[in-house]
Amino acid sequence: MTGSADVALRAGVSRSTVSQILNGRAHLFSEETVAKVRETAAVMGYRPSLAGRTLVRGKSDIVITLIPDITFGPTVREFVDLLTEGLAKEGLTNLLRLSSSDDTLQDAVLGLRPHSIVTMAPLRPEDIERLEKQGIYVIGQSQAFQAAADVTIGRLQAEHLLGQDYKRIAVVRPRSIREQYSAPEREKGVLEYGSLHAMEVLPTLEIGLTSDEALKAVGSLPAGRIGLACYNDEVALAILGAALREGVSIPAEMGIIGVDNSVIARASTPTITSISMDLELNVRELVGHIVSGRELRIPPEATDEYTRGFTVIQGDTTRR
Amino acid sequence: MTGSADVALRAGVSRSTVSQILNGRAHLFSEETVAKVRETAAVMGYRPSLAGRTLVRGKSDIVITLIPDITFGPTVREFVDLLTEGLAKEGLTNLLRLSSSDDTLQDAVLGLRPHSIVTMAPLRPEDIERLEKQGIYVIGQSQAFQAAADVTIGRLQAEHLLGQDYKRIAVVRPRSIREQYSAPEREKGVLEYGSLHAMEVLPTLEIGLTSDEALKAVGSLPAGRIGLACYNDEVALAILGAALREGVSIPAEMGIIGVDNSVIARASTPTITSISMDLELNVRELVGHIVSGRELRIPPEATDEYTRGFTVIQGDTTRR
DNA sequence: CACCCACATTGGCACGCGTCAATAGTTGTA
DNA sequence: TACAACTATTGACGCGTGCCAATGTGGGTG
Repeated sequence: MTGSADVALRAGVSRSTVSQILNGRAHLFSEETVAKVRETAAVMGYRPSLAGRTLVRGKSDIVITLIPDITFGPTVREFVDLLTEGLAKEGLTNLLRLSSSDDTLQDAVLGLRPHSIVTMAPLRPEDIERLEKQGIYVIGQSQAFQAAADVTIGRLQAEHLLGQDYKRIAVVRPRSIREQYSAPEREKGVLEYGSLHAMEVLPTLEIGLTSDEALKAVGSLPAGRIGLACYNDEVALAILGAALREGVSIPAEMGIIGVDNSVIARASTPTITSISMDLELNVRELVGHIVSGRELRIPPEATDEYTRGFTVIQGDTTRR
Repeated sequence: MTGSADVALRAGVSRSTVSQILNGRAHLFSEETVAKVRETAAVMGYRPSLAGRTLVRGKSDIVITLIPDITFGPTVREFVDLLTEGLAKEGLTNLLRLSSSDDTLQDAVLGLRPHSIVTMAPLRPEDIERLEKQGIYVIGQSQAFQAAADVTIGRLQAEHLLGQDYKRIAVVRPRSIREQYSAPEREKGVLEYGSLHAMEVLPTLEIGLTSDEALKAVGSLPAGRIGLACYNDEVALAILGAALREGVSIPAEMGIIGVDNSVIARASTPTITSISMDLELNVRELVGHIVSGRELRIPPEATDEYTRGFTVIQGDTTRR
């Protein structure tokens, strides 16, 4: 592997010269030397070892983004893409880590001495404390914030359903463990809004994501117009297909709203009403905080501000 | 940040002792010392700096998995999960890098001196050569292999459709750029099988993933029984929904087969016939090759062997 | 008692890099 | 000529680690 010493040898200068020229001190050297070093480095495909650099600097330029065990849908993907791009502009390298429930996996990454760790899922407070005690800057949705966002989503669903004149509603959530992070909070949001506005909220349905279970769930519902607040678009799709099969008329007898505004919502027929979120807004803010190293602790009273950016996308599965 | 020296000081031993005990040479030391060092390290939350270790070893324990700009669906997610898990058992840390088309992004990762790089998308031969010249072990589907696999998928779709007595078929692919990697090859597989078995293959439909476009596509089809080989389950879902809306009877008048065997295929009603792949098989093999450092170059004549593991999952959208 | 050997532990080097003090070379000033 | 003031470049140190050679420490054997 090419090292700075190799480049120096070939360019006929000292290793120190190479290092300085490639680290923003080129103005100290003659144009001739600078050109020769740059060229040689390029030709040899030299990449400074992050190990050496990290060692001498004490921290790496690496940001680790923890992806929890949730569905990595288009929304999350786009978020991460934007984040990676934004960080790259600041000279930081974003790498992803799929964090299953196993705790030790997260620790494996600490050896990198990452610049900071971004979590897409709320970490337990004790974990955050442990990381920060090690000097790692942890950024991410606090449990409180995540909860607030999910409650907001649930509230929006209920609000939309009521606005479309579904006065009797129910929550539908998947049985899969992967979704257990947010499901209770979203349900809470629906229930709160429902009871606040005198809606009739039926017991929550929990289904496996198969056609059979969806049919059973739909069959278990009482007759009469009803609105279903689904955990995400996949759940909504399952319910929608089953309802159509059972001859339930959509949206007259049954209203369905999902979450994510995914391809599923837009591609199915009828299109599914869903909830989208404004990612760019969040990403821009996030990058700023990472670079500046300022704390990103959302005070409880300000969570409302951060739960903006959620928008109901009207589809054909809900209509007055 | 805690270092091995800190641990040594607190445990009352030399730094060297700490290092050796934590690196598989514990048998050289007394039980008492080993216990004390292990305990102290645990209490202090010591994680050896990867920088130091990499420096002295010349290579890190990090495997970089490049995720191309394709849909990170459940199948890919599961594959990566399994891979991460398998590598962890071998002491390797798997990190993900979302690689957009931008070349420089990949280089950013070279400074890590990764143990190897796994690519989920075929890299250009010159890129592979460049990486290997730097001593990085590149593993991944060669363009040839990926192509072979995709052709196989297409062939399987056509075969299944013919088996279910759809003698007139068409390919449906999404317009999105993200899917352009595999789409042509899958189409090729369908066409080849079709012409080989005297099937009538209609011109390929290209649709955006919206309900409207799907309706238009379905409307453009001639009357009579037809089988549609869809690029993936999302496309299949779009077509299915549109067909049901148009009163096309499924599977009598129209057969639909997707790819991925995703939640979509199982959750929709009717369930969608799809193609699944045996991930664990591939992953186990992959991990073995990474650890052993042996070449994983699939010889052209052996591609067939690697394209096994694809299975048609019968759903309700195709039936004789 | 002298010797050797196994055991338990430590000292010291090298890895590649960024940085800063130190050096050589050149020009300007008194 | 002597000396300062600059410019262009280099030497040397230390970051944290893994590992090998070296050291100390007993206990057993002759």
